[in-house]
Amino acid sequence: MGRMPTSSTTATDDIAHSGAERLADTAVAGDLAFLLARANAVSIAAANAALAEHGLKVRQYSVLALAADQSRPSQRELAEFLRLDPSQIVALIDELEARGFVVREPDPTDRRAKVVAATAAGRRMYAKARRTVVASEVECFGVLNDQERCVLTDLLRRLAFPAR
Amino acid sequence: MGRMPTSSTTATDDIAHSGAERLADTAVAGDLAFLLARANAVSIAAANAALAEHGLKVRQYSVLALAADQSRPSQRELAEFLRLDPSQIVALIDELEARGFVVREPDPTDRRAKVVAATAAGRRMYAKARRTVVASEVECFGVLNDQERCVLTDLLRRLAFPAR
DNA sequence: TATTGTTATACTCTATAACTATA
DNA sequence: TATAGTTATAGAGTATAACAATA
Repeated sequence: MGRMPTSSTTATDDIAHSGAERLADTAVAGDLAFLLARANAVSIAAANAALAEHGLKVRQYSVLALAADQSRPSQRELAEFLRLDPSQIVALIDELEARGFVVREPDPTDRRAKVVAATAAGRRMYAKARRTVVASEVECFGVLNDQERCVLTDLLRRLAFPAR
Repeated sequence: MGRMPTSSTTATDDIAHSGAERLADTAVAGDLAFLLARANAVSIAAANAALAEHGLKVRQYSVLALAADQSRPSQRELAEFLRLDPSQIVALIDELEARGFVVREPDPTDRRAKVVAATAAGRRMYAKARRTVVASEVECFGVLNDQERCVLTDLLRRLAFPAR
C-alpha cells in the first residue's frame, strides 16, 4: 500500500468513516500490507498531533530520542536505523541543533564521522515530548490489551528488522 | 515515527545494516509506533519493487484492486478508505483511466458522485500485478508463519479501523 | 446549507548525484 | 578505493482552499 498521508486530525477523530466502511469487506481490506500502511497512518496522525504542541515533527522526535539515549549514534547510523537517506539526516539535525537540542561531536575514533548527542535542553524537551507521545500511543494502541501489544511488538520487530 | 522513505531497494536487500544494529537496544527500537513505521517501510519497498515491472505504483494498485472488486467505490469512498485527500484521488484515477484500466461511471443514485470501475484490461492488469505483489508479500511476511500472520492481521485491523 | 469531484498552489518529503574530508 | 557528511536539485507526495454541479 502507498505511503499514507499524515492527516492533521487528532487521535480522537473518527477515523473509519461511513464511506470507507462499505469497503471493509474487500480483499484489499484483509491484505497485510494494506493494514500495516493504514495502521501506520493512524499512528502517525496521533503522534504528530501530540508533538505539534512542542513544535516537533515525528521525524525529529525520533532523532532526539536516539540522541537522548546513551547510544551516541553517528549520522550514518541514524540514517540506516530510520531508513532515511543520509542527506535527509543533515537537515533534520540542523534544525534540532539550531534549537539547541542536539550537538554534533567529532567521533574520536573516526574523524569523518560525527556523533549526535542531546544537550541538557534536548533531554528536557525529549522527556516532555515523550510524555505526550506516550499519552497519544495509549489512545492509539489502547484498543489492544497488554498481552496483545507484546505480541504485536514481537511480530512487527521481526518484520521491521528481518534477519539477513 | 516519521513517514519512512520508500527505498528502491529490492525485498531481498539486506535491510538491517551494521550501523543500525547497534541502535537495536534503544528505547525507540521497542516503540510500537516506530516498529509499525519501519515494518511498513520494509513492506512498501517490497511492494514497489514488485509493481515496478507493471508500471504501477502501490497507490494506483490499491485503487485498481478496489475498482476490480465488485464494490464499485465512489471517489470519496476511496479517499476515506485509503486515507487520502479527495483531491489526490483525482490524479490517481486520471492516470489509471488514461491507461484504460478504470472508468468513471455516473452514480445512478447520486449525480454528484462518480463510481470507479475497472475495465476488462484493468482486471487483467490487476490479476497480473496481484501475482507479483503476493509473491513479494511472501518474501516480506514469510518470516512469520501462517498463524502469526493471522494474529498480526487481526491486531492490525483493530488499529487500522478503530471502533468509533 | 452541505457534499462530490475538481483545480490550483504551496509546501514537505524523497531520490539522486556530486563534492570534501577523511579512512 | 571506499566511506561520512554535505550540498543541490528534481521529482513525488501532501495539505489547503476555492469552485461548479448537485443534494
